[in-house]
Amino acid sequence: MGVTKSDLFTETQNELASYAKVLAHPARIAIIQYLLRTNTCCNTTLVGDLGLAQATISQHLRELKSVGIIQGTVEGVSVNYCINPEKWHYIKEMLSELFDSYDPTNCSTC
Amino acid sequence: MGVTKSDLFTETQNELASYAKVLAHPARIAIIQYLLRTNTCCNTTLVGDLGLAQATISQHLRELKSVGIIQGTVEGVSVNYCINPEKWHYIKEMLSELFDSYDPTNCSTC
DNA sequence: TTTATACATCGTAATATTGCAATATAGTTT
DNA sequence: AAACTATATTGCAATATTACGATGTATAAA
Repeated sequence: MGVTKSDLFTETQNELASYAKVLAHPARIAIIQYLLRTNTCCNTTLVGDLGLAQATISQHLRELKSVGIIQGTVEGVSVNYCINPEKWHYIKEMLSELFDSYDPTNCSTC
Repeated sequence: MGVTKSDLFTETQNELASYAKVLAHPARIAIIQYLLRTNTCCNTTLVGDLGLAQATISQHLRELKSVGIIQGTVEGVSVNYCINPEKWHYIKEMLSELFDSYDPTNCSTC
């Protein structure tokens, strides 16, 4: 159906999935990596850097912004985007909790 | 178009995105969390636990298996799935590298 | 005030994902 | 062999995502 049955899952499961979803596109990974290098960027810069149309970049930026992983500040005509430190840390912690909770020695079958 | 322009991006970017994609659904997070608790599971157990149809669970298991995050061993009639330790560690490292490479003090605009 | 620049939004086409019933496959039991 | 159990696969409908041209909006420069 293309529609996820969110009500079957816990809030944490839906939350984790939504953070993963925003990272689930190479363009958005590229935008984030660009921000990690340069700390700040705007739409036009990314259009030149990534090779996608302006409307497409704008859409990816909106998705990143909608989950709070980046934030934008209007600077005259352009908008400066940068990583949201608190949210970054929060997502990092959630993912760490998931990945650290695995103990390979527990499994006998593999 | 619904089609990602993978050729515009680096191998790492595409790889990271594909790992994120497999985590980008609450059912697959739930399956992983189930495996983290119990170490092993099979299709039928998950059908009872998650409340999705057998075919749907099977499809999610296949996606998790296709990126290598889980592995399945045939055990008579049923298949025992468990986390792939090497791949788990590998994905964990890739995500850590990404998330650890951010230094909030570098940003002046936010 | 006109023109230019930067960005967002709308509309749309192509493709991908989600979910499940129905069916196929394969081992197990009787 | 026939019936049963567990899982995979197929086919399909509903919805979501990706990409971009066209257009709207808002600030800056001329």
